[in-house]
Amino acid sequence: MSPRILDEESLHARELELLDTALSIIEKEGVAGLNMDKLTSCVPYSKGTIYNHFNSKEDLLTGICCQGMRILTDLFSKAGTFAGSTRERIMAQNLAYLLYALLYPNRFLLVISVMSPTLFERTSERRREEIQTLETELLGTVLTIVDESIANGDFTLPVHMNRKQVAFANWSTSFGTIALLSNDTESCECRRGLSIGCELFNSINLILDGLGWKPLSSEIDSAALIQQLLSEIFIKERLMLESKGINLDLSAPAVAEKNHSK
Amino acid sequence: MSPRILDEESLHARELELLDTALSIIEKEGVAGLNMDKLTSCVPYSKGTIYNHFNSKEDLLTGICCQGMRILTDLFSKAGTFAGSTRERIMAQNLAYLLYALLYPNRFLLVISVMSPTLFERTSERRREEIQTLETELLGTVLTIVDESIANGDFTLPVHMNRKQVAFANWSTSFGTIALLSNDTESCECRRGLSIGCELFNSINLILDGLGWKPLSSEIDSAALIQQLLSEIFIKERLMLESKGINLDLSAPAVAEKNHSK
DNA sequence: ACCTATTATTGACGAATCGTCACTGACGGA
DNA sequence: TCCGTCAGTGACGATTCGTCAATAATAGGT
Repeated sequence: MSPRILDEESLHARELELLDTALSIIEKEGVAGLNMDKLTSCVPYSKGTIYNHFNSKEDLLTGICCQGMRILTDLFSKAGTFAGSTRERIMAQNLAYLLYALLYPNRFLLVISVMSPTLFERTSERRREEIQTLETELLGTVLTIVDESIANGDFTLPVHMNRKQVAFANWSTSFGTIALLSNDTESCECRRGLSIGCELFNSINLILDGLGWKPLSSEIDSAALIQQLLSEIFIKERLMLESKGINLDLSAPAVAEKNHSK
Repeated sequence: MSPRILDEESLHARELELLDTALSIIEKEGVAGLNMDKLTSCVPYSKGTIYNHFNSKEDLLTGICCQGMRILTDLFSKAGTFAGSTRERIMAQNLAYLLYALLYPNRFLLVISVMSPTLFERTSERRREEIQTLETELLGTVLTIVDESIANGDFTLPVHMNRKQVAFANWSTSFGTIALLSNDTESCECRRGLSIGCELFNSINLILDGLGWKPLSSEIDSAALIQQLLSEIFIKERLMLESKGINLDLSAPAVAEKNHSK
């Protein structure tokens, strides 16, 4: 009267295996090249078993997306540990975002896909909740720094903005920049001459300067800071970048110079 | 020896009809609810004829997206005609973006979908070029104002940024904000309390203040400006908003107050 | 009026892929 | 040894995409 055991542990391991295999297929053949039969054939489980983990192909994609958000949250947390000013730590988090998008481009693009109703509508309730949790956690790592900087007096909350809005302005700006530039920028004439790293830090510096978040960009050497961050807390990520042959390309115009100092 | 006529004019009209019908299906049943057989049955043409216009379902979606970009470009142009300072005109263009996203949410979301490789990879070369052209045109309407403001002395180009980068910083920021908030914000806990219009103008004001683009946000009444724009150049759009029952919701914290004035 | 060359249109069909479900098999008690 | 339960299986039905051989439409030539 006691049937087979269902080991929570190995169940989770299997889900991980499925997600990893699916991602490797995507990396080889693109998102369009992934289908459930192909995944089935790449894995020692049957289709039915796969559908025990994910109730649709879309759910599987969202699952990959969740993994990515966890990676990203870890990177953000690590960025928050940098021993520097709050502004420098915010910059570190944006660098983390950039590194994530460059190191895991497929994961980042998947986030965009998941935003589209087509995908999201067909995602299981469980995983939707997971995304929410992860998003909250992610924004939380930013909020921590915002709070500290307000307490410090590094900047004063604008009259019509609260802490969450400040964190969101930062997030949406970096998201927009990376999203628009993470496709192959060469193929699009109007984006030619724009470099993802360069524009990201430009925009973020503008936002932070606009907030009056000290020290202003005119008072620090952003390019040097980024190099420092790369060699102090993102060592592993820098190596991964190099082994992928990706150049951060911040040598060009890297930061916005605040030259109006009114 | 003379076959049937292929009237360029009516061909274009038919394409328009197909695009409109497809969009209306999407509005009724969501993007997932659109399929080629359904479109065929809603239209007095056969599937083969539809495939003469669009070489895949994805191509059709991109086509709808292009229509939207044309609408958006027109709105941006109209915004550029506002008789005010360059900063006010930039604000007008961002308002145009917001109006577009609110009035044509499906079209805006489609832009996001088209960014994902799945869709874009399966789009015809012809339409990819169309998107590029439209993007260039769109960014051009922003560049015009940037150039004028530089000539005016309304702001000075930061040392490490060129005109294109300034225009792009504006574009990517508004894109990011709208993209992250145009889904139903209520369903996501971490975005609760954020209003799309509010955050958009917050972020843009931060960017423009960061650039030192005069007059600074502390020197103007952004909320009043928006009301003025709505009643002077976006009259039709305001009426459309009202008839859709959408509240712009700028009554809440509408703009960033620049209260650090160092 | 009729024929013909050319092109537009059609919709039935093949191919691909999704997701299900009736069956199989494995396991641990009785 | 038998039985009850549940995880796993993969063939199958259903859906939807995109094609293509057949058909219809047209206008000039005779």
